[in-house]
Amino acid sequence: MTPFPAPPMRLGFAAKVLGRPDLKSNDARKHPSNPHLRVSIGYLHAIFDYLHEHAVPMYRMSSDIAPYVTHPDLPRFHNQVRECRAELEALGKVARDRGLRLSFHPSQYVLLNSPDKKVTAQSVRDLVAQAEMLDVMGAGAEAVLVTHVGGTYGDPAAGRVRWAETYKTLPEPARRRLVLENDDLRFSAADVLAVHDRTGAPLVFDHQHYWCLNPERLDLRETVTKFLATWPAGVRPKVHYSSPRTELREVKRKDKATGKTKTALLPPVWTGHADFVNPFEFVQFLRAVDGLVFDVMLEAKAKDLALLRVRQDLPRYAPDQAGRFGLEPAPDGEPDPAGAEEPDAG
DNA sequence: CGATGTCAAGGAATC
DNA sequence: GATTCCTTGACATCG
Repeated sequence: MTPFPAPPMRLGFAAKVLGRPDLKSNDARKHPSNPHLRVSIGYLHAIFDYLHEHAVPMYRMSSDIAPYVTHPDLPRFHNQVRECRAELEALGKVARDRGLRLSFHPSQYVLLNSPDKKVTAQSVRDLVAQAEMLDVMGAGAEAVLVTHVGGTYGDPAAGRVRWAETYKTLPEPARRRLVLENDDLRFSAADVLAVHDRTGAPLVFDHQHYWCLNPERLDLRETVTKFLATWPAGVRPKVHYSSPRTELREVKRKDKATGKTKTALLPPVWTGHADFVNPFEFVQFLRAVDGLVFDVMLEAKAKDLALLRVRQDLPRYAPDQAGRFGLEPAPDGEPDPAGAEEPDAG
């Protein structure tokens, strides 16, 4: 038992700020326009101010804030982190002063277990660049790089081993920040636990992925407990939470004969993310892991709007769980008063 | 100005 | 071996 009550668990969201359409998450211009990390840092100052205004304590930065920084054919972009040293230090100080927990989630192209050495080497370069940015910002150990195991290449066991081999060869700054997440199609919670046993890499538990892929039928609470125990002492673990999308999908496809674009309605895939967090299921999860301490990265499509919404729902529907996040119990009255919950339209 | 096409990048299923 | 989906936003271009 901890001698003192643990500080409140944190809720965070990723990348794009939907509550303020004018806030950009990264300089996304194409290379002929010479986009730059310096521009992205300016955008991040505005985002951090928004987070501060809304008391959002955790945020995942876009993995593309340094555009083309490792692009093999565009060396003129490779010095951005060094060019922005002072700017990164200043941005990091803002985050530190406000207790803002930061992270990156490298893109789908970062594959540490690819059999193709070039792909793996390129992935390592990306991780090193992102780790370096966090280091220059002076971010604490809780600022991590979250990644998946990668592809199966027809042999999942070999894929796990290759990930572990690459992990051991990572430059220390990247290895120190890297954490591994269970995915929804290829590597289950049991799989990443096995990789942890080989490597010691901390694990992020993704709740939706656990429900999508759990052939070993691992128990929820036992598994979360094991995942949390993979983190070093003194570093708050983190889990990912999202609700599955249930709507029909509108899929556009080109008709071969006519060349015209047609739309079709297909059943939902449960790996898709819903706009918002289902409050009842979220509370059910929190109660299932009562007593465990972790931060929660929300991966809802409505981003910050989903965070603000669930933060409003929790005190109303589950005061016992809201307390874990430092949220005050809801005042008496209607569970969901009309018109009281819209965020600033801007 | 609104609609549409494109983007650095991989993997896997399908044919 | 080639095509398409996965999934994502925003830039860039077109009409």
